[in-house]
Amino acid sequence: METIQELIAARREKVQALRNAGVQPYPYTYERSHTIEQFYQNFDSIKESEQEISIAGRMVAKRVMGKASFAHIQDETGRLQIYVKRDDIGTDPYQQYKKLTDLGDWMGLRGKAMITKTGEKTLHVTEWTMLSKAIRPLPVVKEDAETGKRYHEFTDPDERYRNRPLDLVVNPEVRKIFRTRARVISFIRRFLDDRRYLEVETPALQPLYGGGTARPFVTLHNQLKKNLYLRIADELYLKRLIVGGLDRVYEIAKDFRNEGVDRTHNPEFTMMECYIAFEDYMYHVNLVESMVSEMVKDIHGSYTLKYEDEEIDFAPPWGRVRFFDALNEKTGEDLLGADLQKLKEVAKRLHVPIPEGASVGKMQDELFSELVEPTFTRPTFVLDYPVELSPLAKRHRDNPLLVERFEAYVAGMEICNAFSELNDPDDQRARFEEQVRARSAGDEEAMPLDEDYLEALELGLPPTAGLGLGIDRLAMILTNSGSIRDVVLFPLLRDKEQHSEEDAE
RNA sequence: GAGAGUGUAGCUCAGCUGGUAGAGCAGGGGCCUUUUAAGCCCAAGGUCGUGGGUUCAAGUCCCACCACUCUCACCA
Repeated sequence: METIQELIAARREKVQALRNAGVQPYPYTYERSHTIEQFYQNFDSIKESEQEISIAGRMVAKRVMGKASFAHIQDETGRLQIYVKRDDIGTDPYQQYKKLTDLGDWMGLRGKAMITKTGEKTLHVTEWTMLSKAIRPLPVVKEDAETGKRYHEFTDPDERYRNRPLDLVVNPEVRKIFRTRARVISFIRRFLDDRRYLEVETPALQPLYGGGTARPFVTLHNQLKKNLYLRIADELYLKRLIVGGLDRVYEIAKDFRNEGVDRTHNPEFTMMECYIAFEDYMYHVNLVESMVSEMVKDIHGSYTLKYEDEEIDFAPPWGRVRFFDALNEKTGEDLLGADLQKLKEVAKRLHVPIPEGASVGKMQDELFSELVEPTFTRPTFVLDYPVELSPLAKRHRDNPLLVERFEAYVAGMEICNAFSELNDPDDQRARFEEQVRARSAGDEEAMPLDEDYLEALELGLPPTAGLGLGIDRLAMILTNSGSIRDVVLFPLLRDKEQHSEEDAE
């Protein structure tokens, strides 16, 4: 036996051998009395009472020594050594155990608590049951019991992302990452539910996309013979609900953006958006600050955590800086209201690259992200963005060149975006029209004009604060993950098959 | 999109200035009734990412392509 096909064939023969011996290789249920964690927690009383308990899990290490064997069984809660002896379980069951089980098999084990010579808490098996015979071999990761040093680890990131079940079996820290991600999401739900936000679901398939600046995925509805878009944001639908009088709503959902794939971008990603009537953007500054800081404390037991090489302190209050205050300070100029000419001059002087066909908004964004963003080491709110960058945000009450908008930055990543929602239908129409002009000038990310949404606004959107929070990035920060692929179970990957020449661009 | 790197057995990796592929683990056979990276003995195992090229000879050199990783640029 050698090739993978031969290894699988050998295991199929074991399946047959089990059947021939009257052993079900794929039975229906198994009654387990304890998880492995519970076994350890109650070890003393189980040992004292000499009761038989049962566990179920996957065999991840096997050490046969003639007429007795040790193995390690892994379930979701941990890993336990078992001791199987011929004279305890009988000759036939022992032979079957010894010859017909493999690493990767799911098994149920009944037995009593024992401690080995070397002091390891162990299940002394009286009966074993095959629960599911694995016919494809696992990578074998060996672990030094004392030092915890791991050998022959399954590490190739490509293979890990492509074969996530294997990754989860073999790499315990991966299981932990996804448990933490789940806690992030359930924390947010609880936090918003407690504040009487209503969880709603809006369409992922939309006749017209909107709510962000991004290129969408397009798909075809066969019967309607109509193009539909996968949503790039929930925003416009959620605000329609506020118009309808549901005055606190939120949604946690996948958005889809037809754009590049890299360390911080997956084409589908999870976003939380929430909207509340009768409040403005400052309400959400406070909400984000308390939600995220309490989340960090809840999950890590402390307001500080380590991300890559930085120690990040989430304790409130976070930094607050106004967009133009920060930008003016860095440039030594007053750029509020500056025209394109002036912005380009400043960019040139400070060696900031000037993108082709840059607009005023684009240049402001460029200067800010080049000069100011990298200086945020701790969680920071950036407030009051230029109007050019924010077609759905309400004009600032003190300055019509600005909008009431903020973003929060953590570890150099933008984690949320929020504003006082634009509810003047005529101003909104004018902004949409501006987007349409940008679009025909070649900006493929500019928003289309949404007549149906404008009609909703004409019914009256109360004063509203809105917020979008990137769940994946939050999960990255909370799990100290360098790539979004580490916090998405099944990230989008390119096909591994060879591409023909005409696929190449 | 640009630059750098990686791709060899199921897994982790060697493979020199080109000479026809190696180890450990896993798997097979044997021994072993408290081992823990269990151990000892035996045997087996490879489209060297894909496609071309140079050469008497290519895992190794050249070209193209594919995938992934890192850095940089852009969208959350």
